[in-house]
Amino acid sequence: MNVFSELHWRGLVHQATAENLQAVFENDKMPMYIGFDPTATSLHAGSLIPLMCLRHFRRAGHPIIVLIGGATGLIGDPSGKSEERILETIDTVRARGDAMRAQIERFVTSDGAEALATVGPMPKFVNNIDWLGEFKLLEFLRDIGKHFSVNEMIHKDSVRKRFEKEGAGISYTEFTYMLLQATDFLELYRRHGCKVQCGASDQWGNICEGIELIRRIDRGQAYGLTMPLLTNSEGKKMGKSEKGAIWLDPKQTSPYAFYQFWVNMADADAGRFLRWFTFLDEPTIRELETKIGTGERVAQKTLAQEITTLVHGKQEMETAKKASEALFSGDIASLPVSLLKQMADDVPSIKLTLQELGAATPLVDLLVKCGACSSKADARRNLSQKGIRLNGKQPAGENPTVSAADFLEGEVLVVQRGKRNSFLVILAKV
RNA sequence: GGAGGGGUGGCCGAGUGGCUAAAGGCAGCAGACUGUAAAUCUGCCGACGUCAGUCUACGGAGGUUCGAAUCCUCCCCCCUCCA
Repeated sequence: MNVFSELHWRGLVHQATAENLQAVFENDKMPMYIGFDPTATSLHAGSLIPLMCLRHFRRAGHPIIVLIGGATGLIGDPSGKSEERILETIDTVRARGDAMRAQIERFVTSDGAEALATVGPMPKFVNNIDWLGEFKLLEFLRDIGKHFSVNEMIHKDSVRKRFEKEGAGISYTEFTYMLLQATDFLELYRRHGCKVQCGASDQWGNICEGIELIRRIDRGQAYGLTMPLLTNSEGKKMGKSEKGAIWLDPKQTSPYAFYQFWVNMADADAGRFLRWFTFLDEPTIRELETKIGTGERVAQKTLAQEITTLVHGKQEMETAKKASEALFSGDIASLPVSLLKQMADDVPSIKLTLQELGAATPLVDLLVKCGACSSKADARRNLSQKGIRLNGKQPAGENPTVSAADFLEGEVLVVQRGKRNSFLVILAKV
């Protein structure tokens, strides 16, 4: 099976520039590229779609090129953005670019759930600041700009939306973005024989411009493919800009939180995400889908395990899995304290000394301190609504207090707000 | 340049002198039911506070009034129509 059919059955193909891409890929393991603009220090859940795409191409034997948008990140892509963006400094963009590169490199070269090391050539990393940064304005206008019709450009979705939205508009800077991305494609075509560009669905316009440019200047044939946006079954964007973005950086979203995100996936989304974010084959996924709704959450748990392994590695996944099983076991008091202590890196936690705890710390204070509640008033609210549990049990009394005796083996207290928010308080032995 | 409409809590959106910390919806948080799901139901939902109360809030700055999101003045921003 070639990469197109693979992506296709997984539902990862949104649009393609040619009907016969399948046949094209069958005969030519042409290099492909995906660009990432450094808009943040970390990628997020939505970025997993292009990342998976890279791996699929690699598995299929295509050389893959990852482009870091060190230059384009300085300009800002209007695609999918309803408003003009604020320019970032060069230093910021460079730092983000470096961080992203490291993250992507890890993702596309690590073994994850399936061995990759032996498959396909190692990915190439390029940064478009290397060529876009060299361009002289007049040269750019004469060599590149001349091939673009403003008449056509203003009809592109990304631009038109800005025109149509009242109070928005678009600057000359962002208007130029698509030319830059098209130049990237041309450059990679020339340097590396790169003939395919993939991207999220909002990249369709930019990708097409690149293909056009290659055709016009070099009389070459290139292809493009876009992937769906990460949305849930209600059509809402997921993983970013929503509350609690899911980052791939373990410092921003712990492997435990990451794992939990997938375990909590709605039934309606589970099957689709198994196709998107795992390398499991079709029969296996179909089998898992039959179990959706039976109560065991097998599909979601498999999804969580696969994708966490891919992003954070096997070991982190195992820890997250164990922590999940422990915290949702319902019988926290009987868990080994050593296990709970191990979870401190993954689950939000604080350390207290005996002095700091005192003989009887008001629970409300502790709830604020460990991060479970945002203020004392919030803590009382949660308490009165029976939302708080200590080591699995609801605290009793009007104004509960906490002392060393409440800690498991005098060391660990598991504080939970609702079913899904757990916090650890660890009592330091002195 | 002329005429009109508008800027309200995370978002949408009522409210035109006290009963308004401000209807309603969405989002969010918790509880029940379940499967750590969805749907549904219940409670909470400006901040801080042992629920008393205090503070901050209806574009900005002043003013009228015992009292203003609501009235007046000036300013800023947005929209529509005309030129």
